[in-house]
Amino acid sequence: MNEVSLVAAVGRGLADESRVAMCLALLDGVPWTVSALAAEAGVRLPTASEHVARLVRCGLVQTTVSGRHKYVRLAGPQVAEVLETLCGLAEPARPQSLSAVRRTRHLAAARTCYDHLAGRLGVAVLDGLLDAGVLRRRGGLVVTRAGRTWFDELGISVSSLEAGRRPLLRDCLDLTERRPHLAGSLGAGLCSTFLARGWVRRTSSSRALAVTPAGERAAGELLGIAASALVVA
Amino acid sequence: MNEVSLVAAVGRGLADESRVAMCLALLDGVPWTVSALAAEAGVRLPTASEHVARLVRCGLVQTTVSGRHKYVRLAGPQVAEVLETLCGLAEPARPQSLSAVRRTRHLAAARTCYDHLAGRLGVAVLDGLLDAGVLRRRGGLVVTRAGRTWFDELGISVSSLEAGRRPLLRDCLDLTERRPHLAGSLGAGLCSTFLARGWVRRTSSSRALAVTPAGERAAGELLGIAASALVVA
DNA sequence: CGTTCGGTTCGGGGAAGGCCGAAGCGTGCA
DNA sequence: TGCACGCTTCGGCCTTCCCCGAACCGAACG
Repeated sequence: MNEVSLVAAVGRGLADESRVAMCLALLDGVPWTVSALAAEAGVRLPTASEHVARLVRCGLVQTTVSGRHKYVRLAGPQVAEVLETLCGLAEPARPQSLSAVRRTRHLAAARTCYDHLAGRLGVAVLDGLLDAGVLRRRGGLVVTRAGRTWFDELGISVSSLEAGRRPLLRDCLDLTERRPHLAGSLGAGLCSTFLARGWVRRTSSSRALAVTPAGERAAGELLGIAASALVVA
Repeated sequence: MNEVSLVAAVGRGLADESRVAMCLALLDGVPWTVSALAAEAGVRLPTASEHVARLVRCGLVQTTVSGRHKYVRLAGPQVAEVLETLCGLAEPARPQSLSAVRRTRHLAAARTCYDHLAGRLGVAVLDGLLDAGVLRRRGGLVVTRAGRTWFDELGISVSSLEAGRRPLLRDCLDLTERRPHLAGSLGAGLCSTFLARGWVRRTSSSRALAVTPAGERAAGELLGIAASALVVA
């Protein structure tokens, strides 16, 4: 099977709004059940089941069964990157209506995007890292010398992440904020740290993250992020 | 129109092998006529015409008419990036059969990929830049301090490229070599330089680039690339 | 063991899409 | 003016696809 048929297979996978809605939902990095995806996409269970099977067939998602549940997740960081790049095509989109902003903003204070921080928190963190001189824009993002020690103090070794194959830093267009947040292995590491230190925690009901009081303090101290910037508003 | 329907529209655009073949052909950055695309994709002219119209509708390509010809090109660097990322999904692909390698290798000594160098030349240039210490892998590609002066001497100002919004350095999986070559604004700048200095020139018949004798000398002196590495073999 | 429930399979109706030959349309050239 | 040529439009055939209700399967639970 050559390049062409492979890309076309992925294209067919993403050629339907229901399936795209599922994939974009899965971008939060959390496994979803088939029925949750059905609700998300607005279709019945049988339809969703076929869609999932199809997404598996074209390599976009993977599944694991546990009891009578089947959990669906993206097949890997590469797939997440494809989806993010694809969403980036929408960038020159007209701003949403104010009411739509209001509606999504409520859900969008903080969440994960695949394996990194997103939503207002994610965007604020990237802004904070740039303002603090931890990162700098040099035709793409780079870590400054001071930034290395900043991450070290957080227990994140930049040099060991650099050794891996995955890109260290990557812009990822935030779906709700329409501005970039931090992706790549460093973004993932930062997200892990935020979770491990209890600065954010996953909420069971929704896919959103909750910022803890300790998290608000840490955001303020480390990055000068005002707590008010993170409130649901 | 929300994110979902936009991605799905692009997905439908890429949901057909003929259209994907066209888009991948257009990755060389050169405008193609509708009939050339028809031949490339192996369909008749009417079919190709409809495909092009459809690709225009979903924003993947743009067209300009000149006389009785219509020239088709990708809509922009973002589209090229999407296609390259998509091809990257194929990376863990089994190596091609040797005969297939031979066949493509003939076409693949040197060519452009959107706006940067590709083929054996492109891969060799990236390897050379890494070996020479001009670039380094640090969880993604970075320019070394020595590399900045190296590019300066070539008339390429890294710092002015850094000022732009476009990523400076990016890996792009070479479609024939199955190894990365250099993309991003620096890759594009390097390609321009190669063309401007007459180190490579576009061949009218095919989409390939021809490496000139001066180009072979320059490749050897600047990057230690053996001329034998660039021969069609 | 019977019920509940998440998920899959099946059948079928309706819509969309891919392909081509034939015909139509405009540009460029003699 | 007439012809050649690149491209588009039209009509029609066939396939694929999306969706759902109904039926089925198997795990969990009492």
